[in-house]
Amino acid sequence: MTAHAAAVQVAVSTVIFALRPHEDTGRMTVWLPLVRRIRDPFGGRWALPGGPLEPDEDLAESAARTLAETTLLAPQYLEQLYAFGNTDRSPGERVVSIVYWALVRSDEAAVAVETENVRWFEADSIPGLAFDHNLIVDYALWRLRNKLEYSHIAHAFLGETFTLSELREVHEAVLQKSLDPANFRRQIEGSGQVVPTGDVQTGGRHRPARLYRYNRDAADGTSGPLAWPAAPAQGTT
Amino acid sequence: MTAHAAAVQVAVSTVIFALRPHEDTGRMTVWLPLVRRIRDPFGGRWALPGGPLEPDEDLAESAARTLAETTLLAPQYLEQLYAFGNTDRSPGERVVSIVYWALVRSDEAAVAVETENVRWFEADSIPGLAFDHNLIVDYALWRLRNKLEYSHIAHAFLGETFTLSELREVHEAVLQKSLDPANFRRQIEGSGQVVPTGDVQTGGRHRPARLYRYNRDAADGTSGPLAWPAAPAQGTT
DNA sequence: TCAAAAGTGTTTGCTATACACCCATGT
DNA sequence: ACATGGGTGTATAGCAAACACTTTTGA
Repeated sequence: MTAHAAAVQVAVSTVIFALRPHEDTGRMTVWLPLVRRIRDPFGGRWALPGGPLEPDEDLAESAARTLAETTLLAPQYLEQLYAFGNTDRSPGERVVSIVYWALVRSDEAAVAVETENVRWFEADSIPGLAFDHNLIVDYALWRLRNKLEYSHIAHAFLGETFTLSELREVHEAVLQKSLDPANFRRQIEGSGQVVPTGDVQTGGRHRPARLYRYNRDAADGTSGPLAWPAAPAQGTT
Repeated sequence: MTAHAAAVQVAVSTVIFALRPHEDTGRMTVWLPLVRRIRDPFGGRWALPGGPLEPDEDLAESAARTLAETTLLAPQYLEQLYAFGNTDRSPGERVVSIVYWALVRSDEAAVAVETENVRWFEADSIPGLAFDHNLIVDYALWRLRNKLEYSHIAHAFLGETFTLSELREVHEAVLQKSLDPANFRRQIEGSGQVVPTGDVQTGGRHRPARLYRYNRDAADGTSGPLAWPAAPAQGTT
C-alpha cells in the first residue's frame, strides 16, 4: 500500500425509479429501492445501491450491474445524473461518486424482491440516508420531473404497448397533479413520440382504448452529441 | 506500486468559453483555449486544460484552478458538464474525467496570453484533439447553446453593466443567428433577469442605450436542488 | 438634416387550457 | 338502461414572431 493508494476512489451509484400504488391512498407514486449499509461509515443506514467502479467496466455498465444486483431488473432507461466529489462527503476517505438514474418497468418492480437489506421507499418519504444521498435523491427526482415534461421517457415505466390513459397515469404520478385527458392526448399524439399499433385494449367496463407503441425514430434531441447509437444499457436503446 | 495503484484515476478538465471576433468576418463567435500535450498518450496534440484531481480539493475547485492556470482568469460561470469514463478512452490507463464548462468575460479573454502551449481556437474550427475531447467540446457547445435559450447565463460573457444590444450580440454569437431587437428586448425585460441601472451609455452615433445589471435574485430554477448558496467558484455566485 | 441604432406599438398565428359533448363497452 | 372512461370539437387566453413606426443621438 503506497501513499498514492490512499488517494481518490471512484464509485458508481444509481437512483432507481419505479411506480407503485401509495400504501394508503392507492394512487400511483414514485418509489425507489435502497440498500442497508453493513459497515462504517454510516453502518446500518439506508443508502443508494452502488459500489466501487471496476477497472474493466464502463460507467453505465457499472450502474446497470448494481441495478440488476439490487432489483434483478434491467433498466428501461439509464442516464448519468451527476458526479459528486466534495472532499467532505465521506468521512475519512475521498470518494467521487458518479451517479446514474434509471427507470424500470413498474409491473416488473411490483413483484421485485425485498430482503432484510433491500427495501423500496416512497420517494416523498425517504429516511435520513448515508453520505449526501438525500441531496442526490432530491436532485434525481427533480431531474425526473423536469425531464418528463420536455422529453419522451414516460414510456420507460410501461411495457411494449400501452394506452394513453396508462401513459397519462405515469405523468400524473410523477408530476403529482391530474392532467386533462383530452389535452394530454393531443399533446402526445402531436409530438410523434408514440404510434398507434392498431389494436385496442378491451376488458374495462367502457369503450376500448387504442394501444400505442413508443416511436424509436422520433427525434427528441434531449441529449445532444452524447446520444450514442445503440450503446449498451444506455438511454432508450 | 501495488496492483491497486494501477486502478482508476480521476482527472478534472474544463471547457472554457469566451467570445471573440471571427478572424475573417469580424463577427463575434465562440472561442475556447486548448493546451498542447507534452507527453504520451497523444503527445503534441491539443487537449482540454485539466489535470489529476488533488485529494484536498473539490471538483469545482479543481476546474477553477486549471482555468486560472491556463487563462489567468476567474470564471463568471462554472457548471459540471459530464463524467467521461469509458474503459477505452485513454490508451494504457483508466481515467475518469469529470468535465466542467465555464464562461469567462470576453473583454478579459481578449487580452489573455497565448504561449507556445496554450492557444485559443474558434469553436467551429477545432483540430483533432487528444482522447475523446472532440466529443466533449461538441457536447459542451451543445449545452451552452441549449442552456442559453432557457436560462440566464449570457451576462457571464459581459461586465457588471451592459446594454441590451450587447446582450443580444452575445445571444447572436452563441446561437449563430440574428435576433429581432424589439422582441429580444421584451423577452429579456419580461423575464426579470435584468434590471435597469438608470444610467445610459452614450458615445455611439445614435440614441444612447439604457444600461442594465444582472438580477441575482431572479429565480431561474435551472439547477434544482444543486443550486447551493454561495458555493465557491460555483455557478452565478 | 441624415444615418443609425434605441425603443414602442400592433397584427398575426400558434399553442396550451378549459370544458362541453359524443362514443363504445361491460354489467 | 346506465355508468365509465375513451375520444372529438371548440372557444379563449397568452405568448412569440414579424414588422411598421417613432425617438434620440453624433456627425
